[in-house]
Amino acid sequence: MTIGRRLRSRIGASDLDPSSVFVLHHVAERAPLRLSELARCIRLDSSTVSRQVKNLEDLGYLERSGDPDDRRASRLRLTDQGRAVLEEAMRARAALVDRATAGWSVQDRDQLTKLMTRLTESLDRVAGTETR
Amino acid sequence: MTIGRRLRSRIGASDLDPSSVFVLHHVAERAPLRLSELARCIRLDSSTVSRQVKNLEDLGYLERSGDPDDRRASRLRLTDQGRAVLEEAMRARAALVDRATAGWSVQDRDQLTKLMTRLTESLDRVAGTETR
DNA sequence: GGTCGATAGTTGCATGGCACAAGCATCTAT
DNA sequence: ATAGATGCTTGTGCCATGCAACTATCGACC
Repeated sequence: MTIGRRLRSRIGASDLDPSSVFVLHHVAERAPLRLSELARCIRLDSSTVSRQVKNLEDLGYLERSGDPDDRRASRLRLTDQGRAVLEEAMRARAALVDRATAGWSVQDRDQLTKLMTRLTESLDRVAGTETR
Repeated sequence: MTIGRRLRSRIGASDLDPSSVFVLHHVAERAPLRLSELARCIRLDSSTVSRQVKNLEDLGYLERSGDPDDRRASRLRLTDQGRAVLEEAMRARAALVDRATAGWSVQDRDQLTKLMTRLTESLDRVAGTETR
């Protein structure tokens, strides 16, 4: 489980902190989505996410458009710049993993990708049933 | 890579924060070791580790014995209580993963364990060569 | 149509992990 | 013996995070 930490230690490539990359990634996957949805998704308090989003918005990576059906809410999506920054961050991470798995067989790499994806999903499911 | 986060969100079982578990785990693996060694190992500033260790020592989970060869340094090791707490934390985490992988085949689980261990080691190696 | 509880989001506040820098003690090499 | 390196601690500041309080809006019910 220290993998995250190990990766994090060297991701800094795009001078964007890990939490922000994390947020951007989720928005990219599920946009357009509400702030509260995002918060539930990444399991952080909505206040935290609110500040994160504000920051990323100021940086020009994220934009909100009012939800036509609910004037309290807003829809989040990436800007082009945000997409670019995220791409770059992901690329940096991928490069690191690639270097780490340089000597591996293709089968092993594919297996690892497949299994980790599956584990991530499973953990999400467990966490979901867990919390309520 | 969000696996760490996903796990972390539910580990709280032993009311010991994740960072502390992390530290205890490393001490368990490589004891007796110096504070500075530990810091290098987990890639945290020695000041941070100093405070962590002090805290864990106060809690009775860790003990230091003076290094006979170097009066500046100290050797860290777990106390019995520390070992127990760590065990408990690891068990909690394992239980969570077990639940997540409940429907998996034995082969897949073994594979995942093997590959993740290998990835962890590889990342450490890369990070090591990276930094200098 | 108005009232009340639930929900979306923001902001104030406290906490905790972290890094950096300065400092003290000790070690090592010349 | 002196100078620089190393081990550790402490002071300081930063920032992510959670909780609580607040405003605005929604939805349901009378």
